[in-house]
Amino acid sequence: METKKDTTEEKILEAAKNVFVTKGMEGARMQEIADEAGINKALLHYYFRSKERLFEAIFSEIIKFAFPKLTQILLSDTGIITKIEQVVDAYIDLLIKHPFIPAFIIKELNRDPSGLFKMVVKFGVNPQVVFDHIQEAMDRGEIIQMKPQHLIANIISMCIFPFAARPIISFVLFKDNPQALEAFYGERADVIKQFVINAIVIKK
Amino acid sequence: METKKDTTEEKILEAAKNVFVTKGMEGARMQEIADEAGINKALLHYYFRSKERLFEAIFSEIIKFAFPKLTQILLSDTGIITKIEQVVDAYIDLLIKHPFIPAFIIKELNRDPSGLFKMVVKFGVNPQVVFDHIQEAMDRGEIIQMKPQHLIANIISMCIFPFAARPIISFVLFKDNPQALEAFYGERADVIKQFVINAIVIKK
DNA sequence: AAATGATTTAACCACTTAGTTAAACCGGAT
DNA sequence: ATCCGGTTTAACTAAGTGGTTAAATCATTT
Repeated sequence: METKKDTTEEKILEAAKNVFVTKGMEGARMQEIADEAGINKALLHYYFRSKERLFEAIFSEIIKFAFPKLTQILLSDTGIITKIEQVVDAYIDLLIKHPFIPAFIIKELNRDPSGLFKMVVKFGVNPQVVFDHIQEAMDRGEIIQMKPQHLIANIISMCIFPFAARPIISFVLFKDNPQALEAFYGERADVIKQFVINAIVIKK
Repeated sequence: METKKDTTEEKILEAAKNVFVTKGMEGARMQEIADEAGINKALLHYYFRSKERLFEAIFSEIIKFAFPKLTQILLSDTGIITKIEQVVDAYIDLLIKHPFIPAFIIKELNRDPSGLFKMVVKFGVNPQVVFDHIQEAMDRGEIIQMKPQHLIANIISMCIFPFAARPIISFVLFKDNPQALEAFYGERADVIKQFVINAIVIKK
């Protein structure tokens, strides 16, 4: 690969992502990040003055990732059911590729909720238009009536929680059998979509 | 109240629970625990030799809490739907009273998954009998066919995740309006029960 | 060859943390 | 009165942390 970027800064960011995501802000050690990046601590501070700055860089990158093309999907002019299916597919796909993100975000956001402000605002996520869109589908009789927030919470919960609670799911539900666990995650998208549709679609 | 136990050990445990649950094992400081218990650090170590021991004590207490009368409910001889309703009610009731438990468990279990072993085993939670029970209800045609693990994951996810992700729910779905948030959590049990029943019950 | 920026080395500082220690204190039981 | 376990005080250790510094080295460019 010629396009492979081997610059030191990228090695640092990659290493920092690994360490921060698995250990969290408090558990991460600058020395460990330096080691994992194959450099020394002095150079690490030479690039990112402080642990805080480095963490900010990683955190915003992760958050950017956690809100995928959501707005894009939600603002398209397809029906509500199609949108739900697309959101579930997009989320599960993302989470299978980056299964440690949910636990990381939950951990850091409960430690310091203020970080949410800046990020969400920066991405211009406007939940109200989503609420309205769901409400209209309810008023047209396509789906059952319920607070849009509950519907959203249900869908997002079923997508994210099994990844955040991976150790529990693995041990309690699958006796730490990795094949069974992988299969489980592979089936999640279809299961969730079917489950939600059964729950809310009004058959005519 | 005469029965109020004011023993120093209990004050320590109470203080430690507060600090550990909000700050986590790594973020918690022995000094802060001592302060919150109204004693000094020396006495704290006099009762619990090390931070590790104190944490173990709290962690097992919390885990004990997180598996409520689950087995009790699950092994009763009521129908599957009744059981699901009781489980959801029990869980949401518990979580409203102790909303910080989910984030705490997710944090610590991802930090050190080995802690799960001892606890779950100690409680003799045997998921297989639950799987079998669900499977029988499916075979009798009461509910739709799906892997019991997915059904369990769906229910538990909808119960727990909104508490674990409280800051996100609060900010994104309710603009940090505390009344709206409290109302939301108060409605969860009924919403989840209705949602699950719609999703899986086969109408005759 | 000289200059420049990236990188290493290794020592160092300031600070925090868990945990220890020794002495004194205090209140109730003997 | 004395004994004794719980408790305080206050100082301390030992280890780790983030961060800094100064000098040396190395690779490339000029």
